[in-house]
Amino acid sequence: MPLRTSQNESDELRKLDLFSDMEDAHFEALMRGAYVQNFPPAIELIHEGEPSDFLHVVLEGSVELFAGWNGRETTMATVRPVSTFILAASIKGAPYLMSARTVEKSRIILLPSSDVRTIFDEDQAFARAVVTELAQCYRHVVKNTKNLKLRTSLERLANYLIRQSEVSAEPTAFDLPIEKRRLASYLGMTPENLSRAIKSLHPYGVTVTGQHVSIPDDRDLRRLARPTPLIDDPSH
Amino acid sequence: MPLRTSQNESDELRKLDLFSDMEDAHFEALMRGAYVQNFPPAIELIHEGEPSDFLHVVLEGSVELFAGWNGRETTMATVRPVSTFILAASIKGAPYLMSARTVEKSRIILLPSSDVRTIFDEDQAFARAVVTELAQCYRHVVKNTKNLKLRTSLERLANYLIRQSEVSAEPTAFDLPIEKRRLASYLGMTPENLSRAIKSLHPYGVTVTGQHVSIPDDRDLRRLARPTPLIDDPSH
DNA sequence: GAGGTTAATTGACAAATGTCAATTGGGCTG
DNA sequence: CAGCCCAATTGACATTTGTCAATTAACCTC
Repeated sequence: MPLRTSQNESDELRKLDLFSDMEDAHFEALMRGAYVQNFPPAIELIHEGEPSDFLHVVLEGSVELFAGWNGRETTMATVRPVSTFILAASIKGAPYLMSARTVEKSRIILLPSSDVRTIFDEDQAFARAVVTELAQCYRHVVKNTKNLKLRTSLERLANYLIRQSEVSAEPTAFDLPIEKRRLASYLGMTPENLSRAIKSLHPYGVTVTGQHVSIPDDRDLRRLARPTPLIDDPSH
Repeated sequence: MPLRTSQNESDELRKLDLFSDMEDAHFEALMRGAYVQNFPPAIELIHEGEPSDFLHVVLEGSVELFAGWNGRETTMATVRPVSTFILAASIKGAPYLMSARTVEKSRIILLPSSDVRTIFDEDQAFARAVVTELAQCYRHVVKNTKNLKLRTSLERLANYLIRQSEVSAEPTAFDLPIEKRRLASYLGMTPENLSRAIKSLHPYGVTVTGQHVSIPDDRDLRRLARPTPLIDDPSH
């Protein structure tokens, strides 16, 4: 049963770049139409092709965005708290291009797309935030395309590991944030191929045991991966 | 030597969705800072990584957006008149993620990014148009990613041809709008592979001679390509 | 902690795609 | 229109990636 948002939850939302600068009255108007829902793992929240009725925000847990065609399926992204997803479809009022499912137990806020569009017209700060967010999303997908078209699967894996090591507290030892089969799909390869790619990174000083990754010295790995902000830096 | 925009050129611009609904005063303000320039073929207009000083609009000719990494290069898109490119970088004030070069002799309008950002804050209709355009761009790139990850190169070619036949005046006979080597790169394959892919579409009723494509009956091709609006329809 | 379920790995093989070199073809220029 | 340049094609081969089947490992539940 869907519930109204609590004070605590709307505070979480308010901290997001997307909502932080808008007027109180407008934010409260958005909250009045919002619902919070808890979902078990592996629940399909939205299905590609359906009309986009809600802007979603992940409060807890994690959500996988994926897409299918002709019996095949691929992971497009993993969304972690606290962030929104499918903003573009909500704003345009166009059908979802991606499906979404919970990976683990998750708490999601649903904001009616029509409310989002209304407030967009009334609140300049919100409009600016939406544009910034959309531009960010666009640039992220462009980087992703470059990654896919310019690099081999081994190079994509190498860069993924370097990126993860950079954002982790301990760069020389960290855990993979997602399952290997999902990582494989995200990187555009099969699980079997990922297993072999991991093995072939051993000469470059990478050891993976289960979820745990160890990179005592990343210099060889970096020579292979050749990371560039124009593909690998999300804030660039 | 760059020139101010003529009345004729600014009229062309005004027809674009991005500019059609904004106030006259704001549009004229944009035009005052605008430059028109004519370029010969194969001129690099912008280079990835550079700061984004101008929003570009192609008036005549065509422009290739491409990206490189580690000595490799790939075509990301071809921009034809009349449309803008690199809006996201302009709005964010972030570095270009893609390079751009003229394919043929082209006439380009340059709008200072700072002006675009200023007017964005002052004109609600323009702000809304920017968001719609960005959402459109985002969705286009997402479709492109799905195309790349879910389909083989043969399937991508088959869908490309179906798409071209749909937008051409005569669906059973039309010309390729770009060179084959550029098409190959756009579709994420080598020119050699494209040649072979074209050959292997012969049993599906496709004949390509030079730039000319002939598809007397597209039913077999469609059974192979399985086009879907969620990947192949740009307006969806 | 036993049993069952699913993920991950491995080996053998197949298919897709890329590379290199040589040749053909088309279009431009003097 | 001859000559030149570059795109396109073709063949032979290498590499990358995927598929299938079997096995191992990890994880959960009772």
